Amino acid sequence: MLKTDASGLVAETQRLDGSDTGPVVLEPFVRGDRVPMHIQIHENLVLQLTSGKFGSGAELPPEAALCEHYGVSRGTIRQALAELARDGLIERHPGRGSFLRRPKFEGSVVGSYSQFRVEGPPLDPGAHVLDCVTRKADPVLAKALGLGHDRSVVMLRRLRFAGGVPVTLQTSALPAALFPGLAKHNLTERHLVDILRDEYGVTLVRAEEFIEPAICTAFDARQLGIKTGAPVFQIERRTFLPDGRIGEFRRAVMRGDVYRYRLDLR
Amino acid sequence: MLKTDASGLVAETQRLDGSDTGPVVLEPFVRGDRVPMHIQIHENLVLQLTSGKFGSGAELPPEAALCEHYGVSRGTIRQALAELARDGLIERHPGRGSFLRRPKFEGSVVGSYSQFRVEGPPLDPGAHVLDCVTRKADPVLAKALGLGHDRSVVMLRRLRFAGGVPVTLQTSALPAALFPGLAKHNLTERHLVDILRDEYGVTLVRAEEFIEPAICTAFDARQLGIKTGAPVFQIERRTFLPDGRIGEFRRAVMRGDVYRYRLDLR
DNA sequence: GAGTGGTCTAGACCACGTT
DNA sequence: ACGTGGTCTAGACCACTCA
Repeated sequence: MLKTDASGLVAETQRLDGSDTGPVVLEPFVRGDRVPMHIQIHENLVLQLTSGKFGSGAELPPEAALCEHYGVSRGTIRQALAELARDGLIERHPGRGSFLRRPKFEGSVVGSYSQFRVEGPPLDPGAHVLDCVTRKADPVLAKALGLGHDRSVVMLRRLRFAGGVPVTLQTSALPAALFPGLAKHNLTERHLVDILRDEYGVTLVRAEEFIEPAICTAFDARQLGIKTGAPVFQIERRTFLPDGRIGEFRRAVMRGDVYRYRLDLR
Repeated sequence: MLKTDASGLVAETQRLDGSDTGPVVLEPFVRGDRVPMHIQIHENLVLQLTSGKFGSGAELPPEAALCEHYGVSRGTIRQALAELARDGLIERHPGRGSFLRRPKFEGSVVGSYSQFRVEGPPLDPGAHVLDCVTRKADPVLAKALGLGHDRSVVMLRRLRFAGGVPVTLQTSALPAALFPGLAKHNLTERHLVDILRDEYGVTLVRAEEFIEPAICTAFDARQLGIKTGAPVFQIERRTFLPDGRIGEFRRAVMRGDVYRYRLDLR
């Protein structure tokens, strides 16, 4: 599809992605009351931009034009546009303009513009401690924890429940040097993160988590009350101290029949 | 831990979460050059707030004090604070103040303050079409697609590759009434989303995805070149039209040995 | 009533990309 | 040279919370 103007002399701009698109032309706007203007404008733009009337890549009016259209100052317009950009609905380029974004549903990599959450029953407070011992880490675990000479680790296995039903089994490894006597504390009722902060003065600031599908082992199945071989999530988590060292390395098995991950893409 | 002041008369404020904390007191700041101030301030605050020197729930200085501390106007401070709030590092409450947020790693529900992505090799362009037929949807599928009287659906099975290796098998169902003659188009080389847009004038604006662990069936295993019973991700996706109708219902099986999901929590 | 964050304005200067 | 979005200022008024 290549459009030309009436005279047939000027070909419409051909976009990089092969689709040609006109500019975004907005409907008249009536301002409501009580609701902040930047929110009204954001909602109004979301409605119009997702109406399907404009092709992806279509150029939005410049900020100055939007100020006039909506009858507000530049700061207010920018607040609404920043929200749109954060949602991934538009892209903004200094010196060029703002453009409607093409949804990238087909791509392999889902960017950070998606919403994410776990769906399932909330965890009960507390945990059932299966065991908690201090031992020498094997080389693989020592490397995962970033340990040097002292390879002593506290190994902690906890079973957690939701509505009285066991749903996840967490196996944690913590550097014993950082948390001497950890096993003596009340790991059943207190959150691990609270004990580390209140008893050892350690604040955990960041964590990374890797999620994979797995087959439930016989031991895990017995603990979780499901069948051996049932599909489960295997979740590996590293939690970091402010200085970058690893405070906890955890591998958890979570029931796949109770929890699922949900993404919202735009 | 309950602290009292020297006189013993005034108990320090007891926070809801049971931990008591002093206010955030900031180190002197030297402004750099070239980098926008709101970014410098944001980075400076992240460093200080995650240093572990302050308890969770600690109150930040009010905006006016921060303006003076950093030597900038209120708008600039608010830009930095908005970023912190978006990251989930602080909570802001009108009339009360801004507070350092406790990391909620132990909780079951991971909020939207987390980063998320899929890790693995990028998908090759194009797809291998296993089959594409139009038939009547069974009641379950008809309900999932939100179909009324006309239960005709286009069923499309595609195999996608990464580096020449089959990695995901996608089974799609689309309302035949919306996309007549869909099977005649080149589904091997063109993205489905492009065909729907260019040939049918339909823009897909939103999608929701549910991710579960699963066991690979014999058929899927043969297609993907893995063993029957291997752990895989099962991904259910609904893609929506601007008016809220479902444009595509898809169930995909993705190799668990090639891809994993990654979360970054703060 | 004093202090907090939320909203909004009307200006200004800049780096950047296009013409 | 011009128009774009990015940054920043100095004011203003508001709703809300807490003493």
